[in-house]
Amino acid sequence: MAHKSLSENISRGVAAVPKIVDHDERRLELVDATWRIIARLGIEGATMREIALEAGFANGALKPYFPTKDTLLEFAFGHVFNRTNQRVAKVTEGKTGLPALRAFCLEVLPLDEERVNEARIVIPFWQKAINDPQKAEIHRQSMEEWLASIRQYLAEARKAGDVSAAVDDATLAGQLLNMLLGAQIGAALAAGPDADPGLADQLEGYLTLLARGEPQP
Amino acid sequence: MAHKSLSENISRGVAAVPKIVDHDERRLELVDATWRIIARLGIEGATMREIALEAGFANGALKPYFPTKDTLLEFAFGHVFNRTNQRVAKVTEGKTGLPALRAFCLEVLPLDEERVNEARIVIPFWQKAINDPQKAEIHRQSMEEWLASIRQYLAEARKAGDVSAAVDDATLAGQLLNMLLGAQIGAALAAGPDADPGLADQLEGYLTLLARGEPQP
DNA sequence: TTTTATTTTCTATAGTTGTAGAGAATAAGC
DNA sequence: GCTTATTCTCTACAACTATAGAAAATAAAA
Repeated sequence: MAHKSLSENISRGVAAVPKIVDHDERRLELVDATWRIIARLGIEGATMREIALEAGFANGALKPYFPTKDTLLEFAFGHVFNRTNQRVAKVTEGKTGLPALRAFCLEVLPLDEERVNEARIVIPFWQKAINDPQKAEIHRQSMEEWLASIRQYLAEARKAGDVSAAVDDATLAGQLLNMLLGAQIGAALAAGPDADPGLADQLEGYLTLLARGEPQP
Repeated sequence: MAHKSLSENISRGVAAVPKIVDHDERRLELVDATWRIIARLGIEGATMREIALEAGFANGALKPYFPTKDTLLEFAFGHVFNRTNQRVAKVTEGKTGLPALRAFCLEVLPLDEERVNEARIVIPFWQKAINDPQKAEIHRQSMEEWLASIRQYLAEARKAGDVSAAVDDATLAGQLLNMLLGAQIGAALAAGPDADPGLADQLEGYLTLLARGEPQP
């Protein structure tokens, strides 16, 4: 009788023999181990045995929490988006317009090691999504939300006078999103922490283009 | 004694028993079959058996031409860049500045089915390159060349007055390259031929931003 | 036709993978 | 200490993989 959710457990009250592990939490632990393995060994090295080992368990221990490998991977991939969105929500909180847009992009760009690792996870995800409609749908939905956010920030920035480009917002949003996605590739394939392609400068430069303003001082 | 090159064969003159297949050409045939398989079944379905079958051969027939699967894949991946660069050279021939830049981008963007299939090949390549320095180097080198081309086109366009953005060319080139790479993701994961994100419009919009000009007529 | 170098097929092998499930280990409540 | 539901370990297995290499097939030259 596996796969009970946290809420189910709690609501059960005083049971004959209470559960010892919180299944929801355990699933997150396993996802974390999966991320570490993918970042370190690549998706090809992410076998059930290796993931279990990384999480501190034996081969078959994942079964009760994820009935199949695909279930585990899909959950793990989905949570990359979740985590990014949580971070984004935090840094954009209370902001609107250009500041919000800048914060959004700075949070999505792979500017530190943690987010470079996320790039090393999302690329295998894309590869799997190419031939897996269910995974492609996860991507599509997230990107749709991101596009909507960007468009809103752009509209606000226009009202504030920070954006006055002669290009419609939907097109700009598409450009920016593609830039953000492309940056993941460069970061994931970069040899070491060297060779920073100046992503922050690219972002500032792009925002400058949107302002269609005069050369800055 | 496999892996003789075409030139070697020809220069051998009248031999006891002339070779029947051109090894170089056969390798290209196999690469083509590999592309088709990856585009149709994904990189996971690209087993030696499946590739051999697609090329019209039995299981072990690839051996004399590619001693190992990795050799085959690396050759196949490298040729995607080759082919793209050949197409790019053709469409930019005689052009400079903004027209050259536009032609370059239009050729790299996944605007038709053939290039969407190439996107479906390059994403698995990126995934493999994450944990394979040799493949990452193929990517790095191609991107360096592309960046150099873009920078040159930008410089020419500036001279011609088509670009007057208050952002340096290296940064602009980085932006544009990332946009082009990001576009591959969207195209490869798009469900059908529907849902075109308006890549051509995005490109034109970006070039408009570079002009920093007034709204077009 | 016979010879001969080349090309291809076919079978075999060693290794790895996801998954299943019996049994041992565990820890809470009596 | 004993019971019991849960959790984990361990072994097993069937499927699939890349690769090796012997043998058959092929086609040009003599």
